[in-house]
Order: sequence, then C-alpha cells, then structure tokens
Amino acid sequence: MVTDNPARDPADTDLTRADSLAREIFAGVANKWALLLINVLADRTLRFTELQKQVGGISHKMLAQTLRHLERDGLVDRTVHPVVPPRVEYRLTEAGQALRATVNGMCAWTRTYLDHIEEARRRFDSTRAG
Amino acid sequence: MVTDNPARDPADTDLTRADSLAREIFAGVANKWALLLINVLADRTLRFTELQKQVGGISHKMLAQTLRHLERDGLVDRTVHPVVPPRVEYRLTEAGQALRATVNGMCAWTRTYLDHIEEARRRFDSTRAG
DNA sequence: CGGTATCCGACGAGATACTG
DNA sequence: CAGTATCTCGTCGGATACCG
Repeated sequence: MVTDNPARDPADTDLTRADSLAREIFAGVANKWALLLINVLADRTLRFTELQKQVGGISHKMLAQTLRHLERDGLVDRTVHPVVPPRVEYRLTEAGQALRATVNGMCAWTRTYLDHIEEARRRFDSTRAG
Repeated sequence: MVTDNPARDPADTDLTRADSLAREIFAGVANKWALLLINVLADRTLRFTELQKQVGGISHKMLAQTLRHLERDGLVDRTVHPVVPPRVEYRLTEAGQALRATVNGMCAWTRTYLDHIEEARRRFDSTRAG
C-alpha cells in the first residue's frame, strides 16, 4: 500500500481499487480501540465484559461496535455458547494474530520512547508559548 | 503498556500516571493520518505540499495539524529554510524511524490480508443480511 | 450477560479565506 | 509555498434505556 507511485498508470484500475480498499482497511485498523482490543486478545480468549475491564475506558457501545468491525474483517472470532446467562467468547483469528505482532511493536515503541516524548513536548511547548 | 494488571497496586501512582500518558501517546499515534504520514516519510525528507500529494486525500488543515502533533511528540523534524518562496522540510527523527518499522509492518499486513479480509466481509455481510 | 437503539453533546475534519 | 483562523457540518462516542 502507498507503494510510492506518484504518477500511477491509468490502466491499472484494479490496483487503484485494491489500493482504496487497502486504505479503508488500514484506516479501520489504525484506531486506538481496535489496536487496544487486539493487544488485549493477544494470547487469551476473553468474554465481552472481561474485554471491557481489560481495555480501560472503553464504553459498552464502542466495545460492541469495534468488535463487530473486527469480526467482519475476520480478525476476531466470535463464539456464542448457548447457555444462560449468555457466554460469548472472542479470540484472534490467524489474521488477527498476524496483526498482533505489529501491535506489540507499537506498544513496545510507546514504552521505549515515553520519556523521550514527554521531554520533546516540554521543549515544544516552551519554545512556543515562551 | 497494558501489561495485564487487573488489580493494580494503589500505591504506585507513578506507574498509573505513566500508563495514562502511554495511553494518550498510543492513541495519538494510532490514527490513520499520523501513521500514513510516517509511512510516507519513511526514507525521504519531504516538503509540505509534497506530503499532501503523497498522502492521498488528506486536507491542507489535517496535514498541518497532524504534522504539528508529530513534531510536538518529537517524531518528525521540521526544518525551515529562510528563502522565498518558503521551503519547509519534514523528516523523521530517530523516534519516528523506530516507529516506522512498526508502520511498515502494518502496511505489509494490510497487503497480505487484503483478499482474506474482502472475503471475510462478504461472508459476514451475507450471513447477516440473508 | 451480551447486544442494539436512541438521544445528544463534543470533537474531527473539510472548505474557504486570509497572512507572511 | 506554508501556515493559521473561522465557519460549518458530519461523525464519533458516551449515557441511557430496552430486548434476548
């Protein structure tokens, strides 16, 4: 995606279509709730409420919505156990697992550069306001 | 970050603060424009208008805004050449380069699973509407 | 417990116009 | 060319309430 193609050949309508789809998928996955959910689902399979507890700050609604998206894109697998009370479990599919490696990288990056960023912000803010 | 800590020790206020900061940074970076910009800036240094052309679909405003954020967090370096007409160049800092690897991973993932996802969507949509 | 629907405020983001 | 400001509108996202 974004395979630096400044002047694309007008002929490959197929590639442009695939590219626009790629863009949409990328945008769908490049959002905090989706990535956070994937990160939390990394190794275990969790239930709806457990997920909400693990991912701090996500609302009931956004959790359901994001899970729907991830399910639709085949990143998480939704298993309903026909019992009462209902028991629904979520786990990563192979595609989700593949993405998870990337997410881990982003989390690691955040940890590594936390201080660096905090200081960069101080510099930026002072050299602007001052 | 999100180092599965269901019941955190109430004593380490420091860790919770760092964690909330980490969350904010993660969320700031986990958005399509930021990631797309980082991806485009991967190997070369680009000017404002060049960036806008490379990242298709981004508005003048969002480009400026996102660049400000990235600059503030020390991910991109902004160099102003005092000439006329103005020439401002953007390049990744070391922190940005480090994050870039992750972004590359996400782009690669998107390419790899494009077909997989497209089919998953068809299945999902049909087994729902049907 | 898991999920959807509705209402409503806040913010994201485009268009436009203006400065240096 | 690079950047900011304003205005506007659409969407995101939270709270709440209600079904299975």
